[in-house]
This record gives sequence, structure tokens and C-alpha cells, in this order.
Amino acid sequence: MIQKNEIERCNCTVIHQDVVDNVRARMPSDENLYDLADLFKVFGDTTRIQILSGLVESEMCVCDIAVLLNMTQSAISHQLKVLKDARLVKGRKEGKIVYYSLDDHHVNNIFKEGFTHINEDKHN
Amino acid sequence: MIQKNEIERCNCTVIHQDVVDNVRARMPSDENLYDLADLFKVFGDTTRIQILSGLVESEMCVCDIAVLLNMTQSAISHQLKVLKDARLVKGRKEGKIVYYSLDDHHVNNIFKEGFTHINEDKHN
DNA sequence: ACAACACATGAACATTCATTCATATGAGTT
DNA sequence: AACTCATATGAATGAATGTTCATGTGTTGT
Repeated sequence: MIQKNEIERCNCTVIHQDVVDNVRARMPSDENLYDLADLFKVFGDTTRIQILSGLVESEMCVCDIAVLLNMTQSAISHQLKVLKDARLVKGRKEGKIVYYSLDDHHVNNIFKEGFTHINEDKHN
Repeated sequence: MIQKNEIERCNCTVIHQDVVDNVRARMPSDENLYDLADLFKVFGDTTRIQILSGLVESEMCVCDIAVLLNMTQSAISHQLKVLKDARLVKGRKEGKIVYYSLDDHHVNNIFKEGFTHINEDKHN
């Protein structure tokens, strides 16, 4: 009889069961990690990073952003929706024009940490 | 005659040229933003987030991680390569076994910022 | 030398997702 | 009311990417 624990997924024997148990107990919940990955997924696209990076400097309307990045208004609008759903940007309507700005003061901090890591890489 | 600036990409007239110019001057270089997006792309996957989150607690070998996450050794190995290429984890070989650990003390900070944002969302 | 094991890796497949295209909405203008 | 302009959005297309499967590499033990 084989152990019934991971019959299908893992093809290797457990080496350090105690470590695994300990880590599992200390890790954040799956749901939290899921949400975290979803958040970083939003940051993990060049267009969206550029948009966020631009909005750090000033609020802008959709057309401004499209011109800034030399991209279609439609493409920008789609990405703004993603950023809005992730609560990273917000829109302020003024007549026909919608002015977008950062909805989160953490964006800067997250950027900063990211840049720190990248720059540290350059030492090698 | 039409303006020659953005003939193809953007279908809307520039609204705030001054703002756009100003923002463009202050924004980080495209290359830096590219690298930043690439970094966050690595964080933007559930499996990799789980791996990193586990390695925050303790170094582990590939099989340990596979058991921890109930996934194939192959899948874990592939993702470890991605994490290694991004200089987020490093491997220490001891006989047949390779022990992986975090290669970057910023990982914790980035996690923290991410969680802060997620938790702040819950207020709505 | 041979077998067993931990890990790495290339190709194939499936899914996710960013952009494009066409069109809709909604506000201002005449 | 008709028209223009800024923005939003649904469907389709194409590219990027995560997992699986099969196999390769390197180390340990007999």
C-alpha cells in the first residue's frame, strides 16, 4: 500500500516533512496570496506601468495618456479599466473629459521597492 | 494638411500638450519601466507567489515545495528557474538536493506593500 | 558499472490576456 | 435635433506564458 497523501500530483518523496508542515502553518492563506498575485499581475504589464508612472506626475485624461504613450485611445481605456478595477486609479469626470489619477498612495512605495531591487541587480 | 505627430496611433487630438510634455520629461526611462514591469510579472503568478511566500519562512528543496503546494516537481522547477532568473531566489546545492532560499531582502518589503494595498481595499 | 533519486529542461498544449476594430454611450455645441 | 468629440466596451485576433509529458543530467549508494 502506498501513502495516500499526494498520490497524483507529486512524484517525489517528502524529504523534510517537518519543514513543510512548519512553513505551511506560517504561510498566509491561499486567498490572500491569490489576491496578492492578482495585484502584482496588474503591475506586470508595460503599458499599465507606464500609465501609473505617468499618473505619479500628474492627473491626465485618456487622450493625454494615449498621446504620451503613443497608443490607441481604446487600448488605454481598456487598461485604465483594469487599473480602476484594481483600485489603483480613479476617474474624475468633468464634462466630456475624464481625468485619471492615482487612487493609492502605496503605488509609489511599491514602485520604489521594485526599483531598489532592479538597481541592486546591477551590482553583479 | 494634418499634423504629422501621431498620424497612426492616436485618434484623438491632444488636449493638454503642456501636461503631457511635463510628464514625459519627469517619467523614468522606458528601459527602467520595462524592467520594472518584468519584475512585477514574476510576482504576478499564484504559484510563484506561493513559492516566495514559503521561502520567506524557510529554505526548502524542490520536492519540499512541490509537496507544500501539491504540484508537480517539474512545474515547481520551471517556476524556480523564473524566480532565479529574476534574482529573487538562489539555490544551494548539497549532494543531490538543491536548497532554495530568497536571494533578496526586498521581497518581504514588496509583499508588505502589496498586502497593505489589498487590506486597504477592504474598507469599501 | 549500475540503479535510484533529485532536479533540470525542451516541446506541446491550453489558457490568459493585450491590442485592434467596430460600435455604443454620453456630454457639449450649433 | 443633429453633430462632434471624449470615452467606454464587446468581440476577435494574436502573442505570451503556465503546466504537462517525456527525457536528460548529475550525484549517491551498492
